[in-house]
Amino acid sequence: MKNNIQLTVDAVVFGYDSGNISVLLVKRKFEPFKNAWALPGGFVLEDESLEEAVERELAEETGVKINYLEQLYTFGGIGRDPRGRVVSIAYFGLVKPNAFKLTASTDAKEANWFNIEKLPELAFDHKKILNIAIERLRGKITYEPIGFELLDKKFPFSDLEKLYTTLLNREIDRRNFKKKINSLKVLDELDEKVSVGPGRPASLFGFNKKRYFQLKKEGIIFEI
Amino acid sequence: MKNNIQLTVDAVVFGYDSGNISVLLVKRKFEPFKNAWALPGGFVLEDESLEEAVERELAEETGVKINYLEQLYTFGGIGRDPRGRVVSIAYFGLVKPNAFKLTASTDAKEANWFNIEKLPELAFDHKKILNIAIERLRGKITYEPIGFELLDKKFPFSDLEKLYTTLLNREIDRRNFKKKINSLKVLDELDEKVSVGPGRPASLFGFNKKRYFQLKKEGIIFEI
DNA sequence: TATATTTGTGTACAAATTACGCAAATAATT
DNA sequence: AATTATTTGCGTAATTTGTACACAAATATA
Repeated sequence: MKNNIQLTVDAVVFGYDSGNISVLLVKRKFEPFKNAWALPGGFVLEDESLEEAVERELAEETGVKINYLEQLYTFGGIGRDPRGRVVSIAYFGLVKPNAFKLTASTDAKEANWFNIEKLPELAFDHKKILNIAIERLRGKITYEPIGFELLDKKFPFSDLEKLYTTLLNREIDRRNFKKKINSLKVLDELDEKVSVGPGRPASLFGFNKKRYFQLKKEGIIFEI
Repeated sequence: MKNNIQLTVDAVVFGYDSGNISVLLVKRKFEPFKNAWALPGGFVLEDESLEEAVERELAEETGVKINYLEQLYTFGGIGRDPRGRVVSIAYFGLVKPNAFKLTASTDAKEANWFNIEKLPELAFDHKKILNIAIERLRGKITYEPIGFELLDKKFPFSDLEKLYTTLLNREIDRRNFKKKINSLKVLDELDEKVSVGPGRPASLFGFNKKRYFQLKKEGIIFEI
C-alpha cells in the first residue's frame, strides 16, 4: 500500500498597507523553476501537522510571523510538479502591517512582497493557487470582519474604508459604511487622534476582539 | 526527500428524501476499525487525480453515481490513523433521490444510508469530518440553490420547502419562500400535477439548469 | 491669513423582508 | 353521497434595511 505521492504545503500570505494588497513570495534557489518566484512552502514532515508545516516553512523562508491562517484548498493535479506526483495543501494567511513592513525591508533577498496587481511569473501552478486565494480574500471580506487581521491595532476609520475600497475595487459611501460598521459594534473608538498630512485629525479605532469572535461564530452577513 | 506520508480521499455523500437527510457509509472489512462504519474512501493512486480517486472509491465501495462533488477539507492531524501518518482529502457530494434509493436497496450489504440524526459510531476521525460536512451543507443551502442537486428532476414545491425546513431545522413561511424562489426565476412550472395522499394536487416544478448555473456563478445570496 | 485636504455626521426615499389568513382541490371516512 | 381532514396556492400591509446625497469642522501647507 505504499505510494510515492509527495505532500507539500504552500502559503498565500496577504498584507495590506495604505491602499496596497501584497502577497509574500520567495525566489527559488533550486530546480525546478530555479530563480522563479513562488509561494513559500515545502514538504510536510512525517511528524508535524499541516499547520506546523506551513508555519515552519514560512519562518524558514521568510521570517514572517503569521497571525491568521486557514486552509485554502488542496491541489492534486497529476502534472503540477515536474518532479513527480506532488499534492499540495494551500493555506491562506493574513498579516498585520507591522510584521508586513518588517519583512518588506529584507529587499533584494530571497523573500519579497509583491503588489497583487504587479505579479511576476510564478513557478508550478502557483498562479492558479494565488488567484483562488485572492477570490477567497475578496469574498471573505464581505461576510467576515477580516479587517481585524489586516489592519494595525489602532487605526483611523479611513484605513478600514480604504481597505474595503481597495479589495472591492469600488467606491463606497463613507456614511453608510460607518453606519453598517457601527451597527456591528465591532469597533471601539479610542480617545486618541492622529493627524497625518493636512486635514482634520482622525480618531483612532480598535477592533473589539470579543465582539469580533462572536460575529465570526455567528457568521455575519456584511453587505457593503 | 521521500517521505512515508500516505494520501487518502474520503467522501461525505448526502441524499435527501421526503424529510430525511442521509449520508452514505460503508462497513469496514479490515483492521483497523474492522466492522465499524466509515466514510467511503481509500488510498489515492499515483496516476489518478484526487477527484478520480474519490469517484473510483465511491464506485467500488457503494456503486453510487454522484452528481455533485466538491472538495471539503484536508485532514492531516498526526494521530488520525493508527497505521501511521495518513492525510485525507475529504470531498462533499450530493446525489438525487433516484440514485439514492437505488443503493438504499442494497441493504444488509456493506454500504448503507444513515439518517444524519441516527448515526452509528464512526471509524477514524470520520465523525469530525462528517460534522464539518453537515455544517457546509447547512451553510451552502443559504447561498446557493443546491436543492437542484438533492431533488428529483420533477418535484412539487412542497418538496423544496421541506428540504429547507429539514436542513435549517425551522419553519419557513411558504408564501414568502415561494416569493423568494420565484424572484430567482430558477424554477420552471411544468404543466403536470401529482397527487399523493389527501389534499389539493400539486404542480410539478423543475430546475432551470441554465438559470441555476448563472446564479451559481453570480453567487446569489439566498436569505430564507 | 487663505487654501487645500481630510474627517465626521443626518435625513428622506426606495427596496427588501416579514407577518399573516383563507379558499380551492383532492383523499379518506362515514 | 356528504362530511371531514389534508394539502396546495395565493396577496397585501407593516416593518426593516439599504441607498443616495451635502456641508461643516479641524488641521497642514503655502
